Amino acid sequence: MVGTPAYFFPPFAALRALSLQRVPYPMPRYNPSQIEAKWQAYWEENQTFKTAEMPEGEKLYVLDMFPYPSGNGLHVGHPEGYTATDITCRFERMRGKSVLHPMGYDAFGLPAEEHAIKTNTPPRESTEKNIANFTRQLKMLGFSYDWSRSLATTDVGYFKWTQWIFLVLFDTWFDTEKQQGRPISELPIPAEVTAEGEVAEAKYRDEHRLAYLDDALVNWCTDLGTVLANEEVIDGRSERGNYPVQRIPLRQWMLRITAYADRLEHDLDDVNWSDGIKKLQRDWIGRSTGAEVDFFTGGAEQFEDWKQSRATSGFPAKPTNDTLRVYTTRPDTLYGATYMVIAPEHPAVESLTSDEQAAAVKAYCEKASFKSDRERTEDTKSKTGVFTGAYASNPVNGAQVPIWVADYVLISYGTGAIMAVPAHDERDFEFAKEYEIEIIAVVDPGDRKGVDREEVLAGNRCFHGLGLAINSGQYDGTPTAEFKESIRESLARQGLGASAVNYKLRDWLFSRQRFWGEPFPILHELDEDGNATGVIRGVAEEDLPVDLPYLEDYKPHGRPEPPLAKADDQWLYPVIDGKRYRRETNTMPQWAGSCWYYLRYIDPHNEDCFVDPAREQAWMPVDLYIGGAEHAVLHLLYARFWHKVLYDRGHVTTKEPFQRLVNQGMILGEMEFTAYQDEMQNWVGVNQVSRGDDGLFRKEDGSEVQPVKLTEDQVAKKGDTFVLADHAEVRVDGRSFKMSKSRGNVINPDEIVDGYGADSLRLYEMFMGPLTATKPWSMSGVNGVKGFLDRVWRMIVNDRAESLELNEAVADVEADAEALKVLHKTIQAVTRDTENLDFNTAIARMMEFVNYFTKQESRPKNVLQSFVLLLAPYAPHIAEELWELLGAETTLAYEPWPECDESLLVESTIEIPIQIKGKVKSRISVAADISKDDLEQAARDDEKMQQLLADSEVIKVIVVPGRLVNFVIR
RNA sequence: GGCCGAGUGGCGGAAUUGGCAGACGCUCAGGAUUUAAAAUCCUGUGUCCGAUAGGACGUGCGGGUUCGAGUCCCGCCUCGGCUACCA
Repeated sequence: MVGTPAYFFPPFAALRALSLQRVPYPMPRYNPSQIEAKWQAYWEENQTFKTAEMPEGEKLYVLDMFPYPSGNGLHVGHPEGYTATDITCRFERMRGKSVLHPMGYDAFGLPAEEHAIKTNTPPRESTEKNIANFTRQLKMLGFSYDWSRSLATTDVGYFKWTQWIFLVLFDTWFDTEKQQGRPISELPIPAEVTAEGEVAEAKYRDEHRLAYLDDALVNWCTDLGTVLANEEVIDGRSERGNYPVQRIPLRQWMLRITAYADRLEHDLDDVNWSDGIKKLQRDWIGRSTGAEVDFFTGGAEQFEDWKQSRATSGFPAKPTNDTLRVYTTRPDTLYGATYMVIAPEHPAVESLTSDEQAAAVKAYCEKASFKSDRERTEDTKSKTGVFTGAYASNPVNGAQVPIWVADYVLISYGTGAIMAVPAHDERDFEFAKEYEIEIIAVVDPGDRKGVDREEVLAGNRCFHGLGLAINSGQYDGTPTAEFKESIRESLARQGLGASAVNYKLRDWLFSRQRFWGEPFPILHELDEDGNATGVIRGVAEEDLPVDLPYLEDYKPHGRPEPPLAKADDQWLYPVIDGKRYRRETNTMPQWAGSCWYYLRYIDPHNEDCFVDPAREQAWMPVDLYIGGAEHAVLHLLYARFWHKVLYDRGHVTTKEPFQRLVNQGMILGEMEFTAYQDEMQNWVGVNQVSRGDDGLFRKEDGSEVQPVKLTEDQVAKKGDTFVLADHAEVRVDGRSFKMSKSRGNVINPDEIVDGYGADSLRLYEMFMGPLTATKPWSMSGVNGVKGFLDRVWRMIVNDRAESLELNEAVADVEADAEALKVLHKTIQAVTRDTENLDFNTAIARMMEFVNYFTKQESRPKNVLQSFVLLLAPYAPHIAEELWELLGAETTLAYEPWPECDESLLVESTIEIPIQIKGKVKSRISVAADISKDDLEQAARDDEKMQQLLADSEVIKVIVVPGRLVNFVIR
């Protein structure tokens, strides 16, 4: 494959074209398919990118977000981030760093399971097929991964350690005082629990583990007979079949991520991520401070007694039966609470509801159970609710406030109950308006812009800002902030309330009723009758992994129980020390495997340990992590959480896993122009058309119109809009859309590589624009960079020769000063831009280099060699080929990166613009190191300036040496 | 509704700290080469006025700061992404 003959066998089509020419022999033109295959084989044979176990010298860990190996293969979005990291890695290897750059697959997940159900084949089969295809595609792009470290989350040898980490979570409790996860054996157990015996102690421990069982709501679809993942539920109906989905409580594994909420938020300060992503994470964690307050529900006449008893007993840790506990961030508005709301799932619903209201409340709650949290919030316009018939006493003044059930209050946040202050909360205001509940203003906004004070005070408008207290008894006139403090103290003193912190972040629902995921390494103890005793234990480390059982049938069985429950008895009922157990049959969510894969890459084949401690210490943290913004919140938060637990338990040495994070932008489809036509084929402008809920396009009068795709030459630009070229009054919609199968604008990397080569694809994706920007695809842009590589080739290769040989202009000569200046300017710019991930401008600089040297009759060989090294990270295949042609015998992957000699860049004379009132009027050439005064004088002496300044009075002169001269005239 | 990001030629985009707007590429036009085409090479390509020289305008819109604003400040508009009653 290697050697000259390759160039005599261009592809068949090219050969046929050539035969039509009178040229008697094929010429050595740039042929990506041949040189790319050649160098990929070379790298593989020579293990060019195999990374040493331990770094030698400075280390660099560069990580890509690993893909889910779908059946569709790679999308052009994947190579964007992967090329960026590859350039960085190749660049830094040449700068002498020890680079770790691995790749793997996030291979558990729904599509494989769906495929399995449909075809009744094991999901492992299709997964392995897809992985093979992804690997082929990634290799075809020439990425410098150390493939010997590749892994898939579905590898038994990998998920053994995912299970092991789960057991670490299971074995850990969170010490709030120390803000640290500690071994469960160190959990202090209260004396009263100990007194109840061992079972009570075990239960107490289980309640404090970071991995614990709890009843949580799942999406149960009766018609499909299965539990669905959130992403399979759309608008409260199943994605498949469009059946209703109900939320039912089911015993679920939860991970106590909320315990780490503060640290997850705080430690964001220490990482180099964009402010946008940090903010997304902070908002997701959603820390808020306020107070929990108890409202007495035992009747107005008992209220004073209750208050008395609270004054002595203090605020109980758990609310008693005769109280309703709420969480509020605005305890200062307590006097304005005119009703209360509890969530439909609140445990007190039944006990609070009066007989008259029972039927209405029951019906309401049932209806609510069919809606997801998301769906409940969808029809934001009107709020619904139903009165329970009960009242509570406002702790500050004993006022009787009605208690309602409404689904705008969520059971999963705070206490699942609120005090409603319609005057100062938009949602409560809306609800109060709907049900004609009293609105009492208790915050005086004062006179401020955009607030109608009178309306607020009259209860006709809601105001949620800060102000001075009114209608609040002794507190009248107190500023909001101060009021908050003092009432919190007062409530605490009286045992009526306590300061509280809440998070939007919920504990992580970690189990799925699915087959294609990691089994939990958990056993449930059974009694003699085969019933669960409630005692659970982890599988012993030496018994890991718990592999997935073989299942004959993957179809749902109609009970809300996971598919693994259909496994045979041998798998399902292990016996240990004579005791019979039932295995946990839930599986872990897809997120699990991606929570720690970056650690396994460091030591992927270790069978004794999830990662060797010395290697972990040497390689961590990840220095650069690049991936899509769709993982900005969940994946990164989950992975950080696991990492912190591992840190607390001494298994890793860094607090944060990912030091620097960069999100690549989305690649959109090619620009599309659309206009519309009515049934008479008359053109209708885009500004007259709207898209209905049914997806059809209509004119304002309701008549339907058809979208018509236009070609570029049918369209003209008029002002800042597009119009039809021959009907300038018809406006055309010109935009790029997300790539999607249904739109038919998906670009397949295989086809680009076939037509232009991997180097062109890599280069184009980097040349499109800034890495982080959203940018539209353009086929002619791909062709453009291919043209650049063609010019690079011809700059060095004589493509008119009979065989592969250097261009006659390439000579073993000393470069002149100008050639050196061009080279070193290029080195400087490409180095700086590559460091900053400004790949698009680095490529532009290389194009300038080629434009210059293509015109030169004499091209010094050593200058071209340096250039080829600069090109190598971007277009490694052509670079290797040219490097070889220029005389090298081995890969350039570890050649030292060219150094910029700044002394060669010094200009002796520079051109300085001369402005009058900020507008450039002339230019002069001066010595680069000219003094300020001399520069001004030179500007005044300029012939053109003399004319222009002749009749005017110069009132000021701005002179910036090396930059410009600006005359301010009257 | 909230948050984040972005608006620069026909298109993608460039422009260290406020200092020559439009680098580089695409597209298009003209030319060279060719029997012809493709490929290649050369020239031009923001808008308007002008035969040319040259001039005026110009970074979404309206204001402001400055000798000087694509860049900074205030107020809007449009587009994209994320998010969705968190008390």
